[in-house]
Amino acid sequence: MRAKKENTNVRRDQLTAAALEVIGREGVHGLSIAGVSGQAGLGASSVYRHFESKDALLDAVLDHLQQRLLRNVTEVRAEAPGAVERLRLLMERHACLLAANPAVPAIVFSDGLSAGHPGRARKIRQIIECYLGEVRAIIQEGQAEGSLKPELDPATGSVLFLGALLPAALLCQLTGGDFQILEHYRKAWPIFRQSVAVG
Amino acid sequence: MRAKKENTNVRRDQLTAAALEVIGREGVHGLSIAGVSGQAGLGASSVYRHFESKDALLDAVLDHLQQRLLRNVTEVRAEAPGAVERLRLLMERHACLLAANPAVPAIVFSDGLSAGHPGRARKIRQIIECYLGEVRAIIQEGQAEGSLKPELDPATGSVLFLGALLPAALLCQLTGGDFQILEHYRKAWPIFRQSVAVG
DNA sequence: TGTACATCAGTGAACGCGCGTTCACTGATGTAC
DNA sequence: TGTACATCAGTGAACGCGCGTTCACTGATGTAC
Repeated sequence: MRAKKENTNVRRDQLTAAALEVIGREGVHGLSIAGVSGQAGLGASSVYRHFESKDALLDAVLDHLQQRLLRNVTEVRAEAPGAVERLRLLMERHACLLAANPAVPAIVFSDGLSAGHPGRARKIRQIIECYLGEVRAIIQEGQAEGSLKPELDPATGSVLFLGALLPAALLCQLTGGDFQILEHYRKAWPIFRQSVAVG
Repeated sequence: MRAKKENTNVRRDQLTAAALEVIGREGVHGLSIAGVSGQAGLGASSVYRHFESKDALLDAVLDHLQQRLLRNVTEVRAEAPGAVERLRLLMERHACLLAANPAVPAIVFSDGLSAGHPGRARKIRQIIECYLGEVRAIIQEGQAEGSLKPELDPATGSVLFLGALLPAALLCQLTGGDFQILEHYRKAWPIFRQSVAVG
């Protein structure tokens, strides 16, 4: 059956979202043009009306992901004043994001995306390092205001911040969602807090 | 040119090692029968003299990986008496293992291995949970002997132990080895230690 | 010690499947007059 | 208001490439007698 005609901007968003769903369900390895188009209710060849290639679609997915991650940082900065509370809120939001979008860890962990595609690997690296940079900035601000330990190396702190949730995301992915990321966050945050905050 | 004839047990080991090298260099996605056989100096079809299928080869690789991980635990138990020192040694060895074998994080993070292969996903999950179980046991022993904080949840502690190195391994993989895992370990261990040990 | 034979590892050619991609065509929607 | 036309999104069939796998054959090594 022929799908209803839609504006290409709308379809681009739909296909990007469809790709995220498929990746979340079947992993990056399981992402096929037919799968994505099917998820969006289109035939496989229709995808090429809106994206030049599978690579272009993947690039759009990565852009979407980066915006999503950085939006959390912006919101947290707006909502909380101190560095400690900002870190807590950010970790909580990050846990929610990972729990609600299994595609996120799948993409970050995947080597299928960057395989034989140096530009792609660079993009993923840039997304993570950008995120790490934001966390590092919050840590430095916290040290300046005196709420975080001055002897803490901000770069190491940011990597450990990521590490507080990363294995949980991995376990969640491997167990098909059985491992509860949010519950892990609740237990992990106090421990992380204790190792970076003063007092 | 025809390769020299070799015992199938020897070839199995060679092919498993070759697979680890190829995965370390090109990722799980880049692992092909032709690539593995080439690495071992054989033609592609020769692989089927020693493994029933690509799946069987991958299973052998996973078995090898599990043994490698658990050997670290056994050695650490033999070499250090206290829980804190055991955890430190284990983290150090784990960092060395990750740094020397880029295939390890590639396999753990990969979804290409488990894609459409529930048994494979279960195997990877079992390897990680087994490792986590060993760390948890060390933590519980430490609490019993009074060297680790009694209020620490051992399960959460074991996940955080993994998380102290996991993002470093990920960054190392994404940067093609530029990120120094061992250096990160040296900075991360004191922070982790402080959050789990008493005093 | 020599000979016939069984076993087993190595190989290139060929097969088949999955999947990204192209192409010619369809039909809906908007636009010019 | 009606008509002709341009634009653009959707589609199934077909193509081609990569890659796992099979097969018939080769040749080396070990073994029985």
